[in-house]
Amino acid sequence: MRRPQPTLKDIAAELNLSHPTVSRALSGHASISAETKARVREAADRLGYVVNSGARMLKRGHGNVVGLLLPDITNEFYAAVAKKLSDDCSERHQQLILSVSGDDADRELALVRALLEARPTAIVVALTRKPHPETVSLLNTVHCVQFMQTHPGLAGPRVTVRASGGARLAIEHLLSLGHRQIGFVGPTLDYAIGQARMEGVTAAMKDAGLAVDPACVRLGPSDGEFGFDAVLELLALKPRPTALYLSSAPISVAAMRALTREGIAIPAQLSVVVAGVSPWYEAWPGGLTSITLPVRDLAEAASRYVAEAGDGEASEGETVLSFELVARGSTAAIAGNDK
Amino acid sequence: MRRPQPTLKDIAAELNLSHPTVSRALSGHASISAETKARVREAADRLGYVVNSGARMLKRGHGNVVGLLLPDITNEFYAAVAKKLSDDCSERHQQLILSVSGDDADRELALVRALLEARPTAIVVALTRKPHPETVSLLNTVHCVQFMQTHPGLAGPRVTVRASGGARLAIEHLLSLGHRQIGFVGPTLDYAIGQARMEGVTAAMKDAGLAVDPACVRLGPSDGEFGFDAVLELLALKPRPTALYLSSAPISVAAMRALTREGIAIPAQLSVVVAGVSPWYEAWPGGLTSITLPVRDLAEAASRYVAEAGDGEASEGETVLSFELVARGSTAAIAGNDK
DNA sequence: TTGAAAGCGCTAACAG
DNA sequence: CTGTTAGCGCTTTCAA
Repeated sequence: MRRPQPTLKDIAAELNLSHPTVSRALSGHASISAETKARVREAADRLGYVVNSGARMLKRGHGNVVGLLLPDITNEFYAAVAKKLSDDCSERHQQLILSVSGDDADRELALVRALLEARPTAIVVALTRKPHPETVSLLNTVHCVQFMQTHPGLAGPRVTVRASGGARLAIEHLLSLGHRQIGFVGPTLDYAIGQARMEGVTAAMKDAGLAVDPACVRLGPSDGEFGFDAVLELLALKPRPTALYLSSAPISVAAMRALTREGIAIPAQLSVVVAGVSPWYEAWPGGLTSITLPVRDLAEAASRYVAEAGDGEASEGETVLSFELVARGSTAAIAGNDK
Repeated sequence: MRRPQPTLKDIAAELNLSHPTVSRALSGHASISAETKARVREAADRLGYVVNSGARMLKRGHGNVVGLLLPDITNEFYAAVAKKLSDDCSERHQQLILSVSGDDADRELALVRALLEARPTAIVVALTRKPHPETVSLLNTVHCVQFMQTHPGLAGPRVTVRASGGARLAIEHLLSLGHRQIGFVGPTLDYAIGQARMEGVTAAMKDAGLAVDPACVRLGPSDGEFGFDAVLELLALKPRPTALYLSSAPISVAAMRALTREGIAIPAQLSVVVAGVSPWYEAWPGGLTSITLPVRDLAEAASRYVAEAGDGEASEGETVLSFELVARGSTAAIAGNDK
């Protein structure tokens, strides 16, 4: 136990064959007698033989591997993507290497470099805000599927969402319920997605003949701490917003925590639109109205591009999907103010 | 772009050096002039050189890779583990290969086999209920860290929880609040962890001089559909349970969805203890009392064993951690029945 | 149907 | 300080 794995030569020696013959037998080559194949298979199973992917890769020139680089595997959205990709990879007998950047550009560069060592057939990457130029040029040497975030200098297929669309849906929904003082907590403008979202908010307000009150807007890192504080700040505003649009998943959880702590009744005192795909949105008392990404479709699109890359087709497609609004119980017409 | 990656020889040719010299320069070998090192480094960066991990592995005899085999990356608990492991791996300049078994033994075998192709320094695996014997014998050929689930035939370090402990904590908590009719929804006895948990429930009841009412127990797969139906069944019972202990995360979400749909007031009509580590437990109105795993500690223990395996220390340790009860607002003394 | 030989990219041992 | 040589395990010619 724990001794070096057997090699083709070990099997060959066992059976008085040459190792190429063993190799061919195991890969089902036509010109090997059925009897030899059976003997080889038996010996391989008995000895616990498993091919050495490194050696195979050296011959083939590329690894049988897909890289996945995400900012946060703890985020349910990314977890769902990882699941789909992992499933599809194992169907194609490929390996999935998972790297988590934590939204740090330095780390991202190191991870991309490491990923490239495995000579992946493709890399699916959700870039950080401001990737290093070297990260981009390294990624340009492989089939790279850009996920959510895109970079102008990066070639290859892209899977994105109409980023402003979600914001527009949320704001229009709240406006239609009579809300005017709408708080918005979202990611910074450093992200392309943050910019687009802010634009969506502004545009939706403008279409209704309204301007965005800067005091009602809180932009920052897409994490819990920021979201919690931002919501408390918005609650302290006078007049207090009658509705909140929370535009990322971590911010949404943190915000609900803040609202619970402050004892705010939802939707009686405050309407709330959250973001993301958590099963908790449906479980929440009354349900939480949410702007959700079509996770399944996004993951499928990415996976499809990965498969194409494996086939050698250097696809350059772009898949753009749309957010959806799922109206649940956390949004209601503004109280005592029928419009 | 997208042409084959440069090799050591390419760099060597570029600089009129031999490729071993280039190799030594890049790995910071002592006996290489500072000037040569600089020239090599420059050329390597310029050409976008990245070592070929397959070739390196062939020399070293093992891959610089850690395998992680989980039943479900979508589960926040496992996601947290994956995150920790991914972080630690990248610090050690190792790769993390993620495989998701979906709790299917056939798939698990295929994935283990595939994982072994990369000659990992260690594999962290949360086994399925009934792994194939071949899976176990394959895993015995590498450093294997058993996570949560253990198998008697598998050597190597183990990281587990006192499985009955969580159940005991939950039941004792509910008993102390005066509840007697306690519903229990948990994983089947096929899992070692399911058995231990059932034992914990029984033992805690027995200590209080009570017997478990079989009608109040629902065991099944640890997924949403089952949890949802099980809770509805328990609610239909007469007399209806006054408290519920939900012993897995997916079951917990589904149960809360069912309770929300039925309009049950918590904790007024029903006390509830959920399981897992979701940030939503704190965000939930009033908070959800939960039995949580010490995720961080579990992940750290696993990661430590992985590091030891990398150092060649064939550790055989066992880390057993305990569940914790976090009392929040979803459990209360039984209504109109002060004891 | 099988064997012999070569080479993928890298590192380590040994010369110079 | 640097070059030469060899070999890791595998697949793929080519030859028998």
